[in-house]
Amino acid sequence: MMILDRLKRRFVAALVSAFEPSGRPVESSSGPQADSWAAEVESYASMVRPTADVRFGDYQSNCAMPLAKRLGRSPREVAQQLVDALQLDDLCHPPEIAGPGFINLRLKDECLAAAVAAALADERLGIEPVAEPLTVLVDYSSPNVAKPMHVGHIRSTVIGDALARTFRFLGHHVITDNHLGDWGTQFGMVIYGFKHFGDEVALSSRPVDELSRLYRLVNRLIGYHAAVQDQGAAVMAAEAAEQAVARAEEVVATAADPKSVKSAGKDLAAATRKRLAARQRVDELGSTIAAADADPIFLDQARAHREIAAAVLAETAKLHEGDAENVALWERFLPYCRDEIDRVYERLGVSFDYTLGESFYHEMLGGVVERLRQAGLASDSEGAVCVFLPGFDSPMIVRKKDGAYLYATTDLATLFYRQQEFRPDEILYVVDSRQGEHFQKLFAVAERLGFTDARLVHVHFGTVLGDDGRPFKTRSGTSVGLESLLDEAVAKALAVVCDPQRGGRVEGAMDEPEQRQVAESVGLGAIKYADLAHHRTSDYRFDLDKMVSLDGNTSAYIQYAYARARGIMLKGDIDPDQVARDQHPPLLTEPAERALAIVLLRMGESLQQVRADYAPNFLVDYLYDAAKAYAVFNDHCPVLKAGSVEATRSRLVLVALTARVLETGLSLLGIRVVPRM
RNA sequence: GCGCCCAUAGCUCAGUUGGAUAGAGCAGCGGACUUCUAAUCCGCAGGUCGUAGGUUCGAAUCCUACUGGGCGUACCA
Repeated sequence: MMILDRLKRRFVAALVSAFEPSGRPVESSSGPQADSWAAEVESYASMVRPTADVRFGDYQSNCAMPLAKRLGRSPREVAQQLVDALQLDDLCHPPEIAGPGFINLRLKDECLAAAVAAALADERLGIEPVAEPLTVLVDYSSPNVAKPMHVGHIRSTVIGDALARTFRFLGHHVITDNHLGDWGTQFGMVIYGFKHFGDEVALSSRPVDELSRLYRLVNRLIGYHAAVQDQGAAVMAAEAAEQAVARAEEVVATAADPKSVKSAGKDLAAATRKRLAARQRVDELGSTIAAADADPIFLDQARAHREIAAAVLAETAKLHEGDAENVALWERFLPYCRDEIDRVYERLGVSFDYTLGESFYHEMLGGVVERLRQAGLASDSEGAVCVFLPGFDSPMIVRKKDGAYLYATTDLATLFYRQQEFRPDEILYVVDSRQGEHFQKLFAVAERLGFTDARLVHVHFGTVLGDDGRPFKTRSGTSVGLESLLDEAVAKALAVVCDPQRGGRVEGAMDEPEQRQVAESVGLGAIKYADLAHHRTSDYRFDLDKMVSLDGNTSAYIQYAYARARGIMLKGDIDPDQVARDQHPPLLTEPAERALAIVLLRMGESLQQVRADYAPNFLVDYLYDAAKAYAVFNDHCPVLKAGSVEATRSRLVLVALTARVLETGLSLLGIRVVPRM
């Protein structure tokens, strides 16, 4: 069992024996009061945590202060009583009480050494599976398949994959489902595009490129017409903003008392910001139109397809109604799209138990609307079928006035299906924060329909930003293709691998296939690691150079630590499995040895944090700590040249466990290791 | 207007149900390669945790107001 859990268990025992009122009648011990005391004990016991500072020992308990308040006694007195009741002799040195009532614990070296040996011998590194496994359905990645994958798909794919792997490792029954956008408006776009601009030959020879060309062309045409239509209003808005600034300036100039000066200044700042936004909008539309004007072929196409936006929606509606031609086209296009994304997933090492896209639920959508009507939730409004919910300004629209369904409808159908098919205890939607309101509505409707068995969680994440702090886009304003990004990262990693400056470091030259393999693992690892290293809810700046720079907190640092550990075992012709089987407790005489040992025993703690917050960055932080501890150990403690057989044997245990911990941890993040780099 | 998220070192970010002197990386400065891999290590410097109140023995963390930013807000997903 993990050390922290063992400590907590001892605290439970001590709390019960030291503080439970003894005179209480037996029959009340199963009543609500006893339950609440039991819950309190759990809560107090859980206040054991790693110390912030090594001077305070290895772990500390902070429960004496709140407990003292609860009992109306002095914290240090309560702490003393708790310490007297604690049975920790086998694990720790005598606890010390410090400050207002902190209880500091220092683990005995023998205990650490035994735990290290046991962890190394254990398939699961001493991390027990959860006592009560849950069925957890993870919905992630979910790209729209008619267009190329772009940088925006990284987060859902990488975070979802890491969560699924981690929860599975913890012993939960995990079901992964890629809810593809394979039935939406983007297919209407491609269908319209193919009917009017399609190239049969290109579709046969390079289907993915052709579909992508059609998507981009139709998208551009729609954007152009929208720009033309919006330009007048945008210019007027910009003029209005201009006047507002002028008025605000006047108010500032004539403001008399300090209070109105301040408020006028605020108004002016706000007006100036609005003016900037309005000008940018005009510029944007202007450059869209200017680009079209400079492109006579495009302009002809645009003139010939003035109603393209409506026509695309009509094609989509026809597809949904079962129009033979459109369905045939969809059936023809879809496999190409699937091949395309499968190639990316294979490269990323991501796989799914199910890939049930939106099209899978199409037949059920009418039933969903009917069910909502019968439940009295849905009503007609402005030609659409809507669910109005208290607390929301806008309704959840489940059927458009043209008869087409929306993703709200599909998401409800998906929820019904999953409930019936998988009986999950938890469903995680690893989706962009911007869809927060959609999920709030979805969950509210689910609750009103009586779907309360599964815990529904929107595992939201922030936006990937460029170095200008705005959503990551190319200079021309389109989103950055995912594959070119991966290629770029791998190329940068390859440059380092092949760097002649460090050619002599690795024993035995790498041949080209090995170099490429290392670069692939390091390059892809860099992108995944950088994403997972940030807390999922924050936006982060995508900086490829930093990710692949290989300095500091990067995947390469962890991978390198692993490779060094492997290198030692390789050099010494050591079989790691044999080291594990020996179950030899290491000597922990050097500070670097002890520090490494204790961090190696803490991976389970980080996994529990990942689980509690659905946040893989806790595991990333942990692995970085572990790799740092190993780097220090590596510098201070020679292994093969330790000077004695005993010392070498002892340190090999730490080296072998380091390699296992880093490899396992990285694998839970979906990052591969290489034996040398 | 309403709703959600955010504000921590020059930059990018962590900070575990409120805990001891707020951490890391990068950038900067100074050291360590006849080495089990220097893709490394050691040291120095850098902070009124947006502002003002409140709750508490204790607040970056919880509450309120304010300031500044991002996103969403009726038929895209």
